[in-house]
Amino acid sequence: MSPAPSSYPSIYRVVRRIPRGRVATYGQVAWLAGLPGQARLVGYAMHAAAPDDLVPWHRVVNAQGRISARSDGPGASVLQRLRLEREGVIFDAGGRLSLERFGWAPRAWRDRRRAAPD
DNA sequence: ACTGGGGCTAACC
DNA sequence: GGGTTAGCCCCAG
Repeated sequence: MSPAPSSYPSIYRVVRRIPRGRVATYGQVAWLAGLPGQARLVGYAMHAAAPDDLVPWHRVVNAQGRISARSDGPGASVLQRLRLEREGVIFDAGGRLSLERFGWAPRAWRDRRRAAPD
């Protein structure tokens, strides 16, 4: 078994802060976790997240407001959308949600152009 | 050590 | 709006 990278806990910590009915993008989570530019790592971290980690992985979508396809198959993607809809998130006909409406924007993220998190 | 691909993204065309 | 390219770095063979 490959050992989980030490960056996973910080990623999970950020994802756990996403409120119900809100979503964050992979790149956003990476940035907030102090790992700018490593959106892909977040994808791996979500894949590796166990139920015991209590991580709301379904609240993480890609930068287009869409649910990314899995290598495992469509099962988890469907579950993700159902969970989000259950939290009040609305998808359009194209399977896309409004990041303007449902995107999670904490102050650190809104002010990101000024400085990176320490 | 090397290679091909991945739950991504921004910058291009 | 879509397709391609390059950069990110982790993962499985």
